[in-house]
Amino acid sequence: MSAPSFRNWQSVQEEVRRRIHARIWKPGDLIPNEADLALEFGCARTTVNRALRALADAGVLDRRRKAGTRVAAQPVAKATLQIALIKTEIRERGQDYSYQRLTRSKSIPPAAISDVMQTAQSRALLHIRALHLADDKPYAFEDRWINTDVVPSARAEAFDMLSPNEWLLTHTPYTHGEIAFSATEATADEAAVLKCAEGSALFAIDRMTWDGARSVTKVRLLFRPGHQLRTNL
Amino acid sequence: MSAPSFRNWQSVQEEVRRRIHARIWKPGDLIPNEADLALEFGCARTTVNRALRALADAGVLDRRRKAGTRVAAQPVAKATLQIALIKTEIRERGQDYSYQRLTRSKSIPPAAISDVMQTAQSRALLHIRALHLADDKPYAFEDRWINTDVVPSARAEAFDMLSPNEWLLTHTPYTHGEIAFSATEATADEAAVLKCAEGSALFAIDRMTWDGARSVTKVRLLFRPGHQLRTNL
DNA sequence: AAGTGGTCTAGACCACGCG
DNA sequence: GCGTGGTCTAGACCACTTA
Repeated sequence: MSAPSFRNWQSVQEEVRRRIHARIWKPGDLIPNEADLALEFGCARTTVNRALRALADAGVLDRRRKAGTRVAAQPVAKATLQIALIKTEIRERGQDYSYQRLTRSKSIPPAAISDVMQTAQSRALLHIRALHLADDKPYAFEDRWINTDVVPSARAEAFDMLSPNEWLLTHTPYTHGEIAFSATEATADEAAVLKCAEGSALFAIDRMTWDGARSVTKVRLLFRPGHQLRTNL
Repeated sequence: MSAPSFRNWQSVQEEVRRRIHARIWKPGDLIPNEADLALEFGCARTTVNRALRALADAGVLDRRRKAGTRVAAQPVAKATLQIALIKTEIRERGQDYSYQRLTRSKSIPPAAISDVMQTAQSRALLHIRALHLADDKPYAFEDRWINTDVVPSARAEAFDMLSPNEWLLTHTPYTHGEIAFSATEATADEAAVLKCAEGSALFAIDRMTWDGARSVTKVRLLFRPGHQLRTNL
């Protein structure tokens, strides 16, 4: 039972996971280097590297040149959330999706918006408020600002049939963005739109995307009470 | 300007990103295969593969054998959340961290807990309620159940100095887990502990981990009003 | 200074899944 | 069937970091 021989990187990864789980290699421990493991496992170093790199990406290992590879002392739980289109999200739950545009206007945003989007305070942005429904019941309220200097083609869009959520995804490239999750109490307006009690705890997603140094869009999504965002570890 | 020659996978990745951003390759388009790109870029196919694989992982490309590689029609936003220790989280904000155990008992959980943890209804679990503080102000309330059949050594822990959050991370291996984010209204108890108004909107994280088929622990973390979980896209 | 991971290469074989 | 991505190999050089 000396050399079981591991022929692919997944099996090497499994073996390393097994040893960590079995406490053969404990949190904080230095494990053998790639060359030694390759020898032991009977495969090329490249294969070991692939396996260890994947484990490092997953937060299970800490790797540093010269210092070697250690079992992570504090395995950071990395939850990867798939932020899909709301339409897709609802349909995957087996529910009917529908959409209502509430308002559309070109207007000067409040300072809180122009500040974070870093647009001139006097600059008008496209403001859309819309509702996403599941089985004809309010599911999420979308409140969005679009920088038409960056996305001029949005000026021609009514967004009465297609949500900005969806239109922007296929029409607007962005380089980076931020996303934040929080809980907020429903204002009277929001409660009316979502048909819930004023002051209800709502799950909120705030997202802002950039194209280089220019902000493309900022959106706040408010979900009906009880909404959960789930994922696996 | 015909053959700039790309010498590493990052530069290949950048070039592909550039072409997508510049709409040379549009959403849904089929892009050349690896061999052709390797030829064009003047590097080995392995290098192109590495770059394209990374982009597929990031959700920018869709790859299928024989079908080839396409620019993702709906670039799924993948937000990777780093769920660190609360202690670490607070200290990284430059605040003082402190901890208070509120209660510790071995007790029969409500059906809602034994159901999701798949433990026998009559089985007592270790129940800990604790508070995490930032600069001596309530930051998060931890309500945790531990399956002592799976983690017998937890029986000897008082959890009066070290939070279960931290202790479990280094003492208990798990194979997989689930995590859910939601918003909830503070009950009278929760409001008292967090020193906020009853009915406040609280950000909640529910996490459950498993070791194979057996549940290890289930925890609910309730954060003080205004808490945000942020990440980049 | 030296050891470790990071990466590139050229070539090869394989497995999946369209047509 | 066969084209495409997925992966392995052996060897090489490099870059970072720590001792």
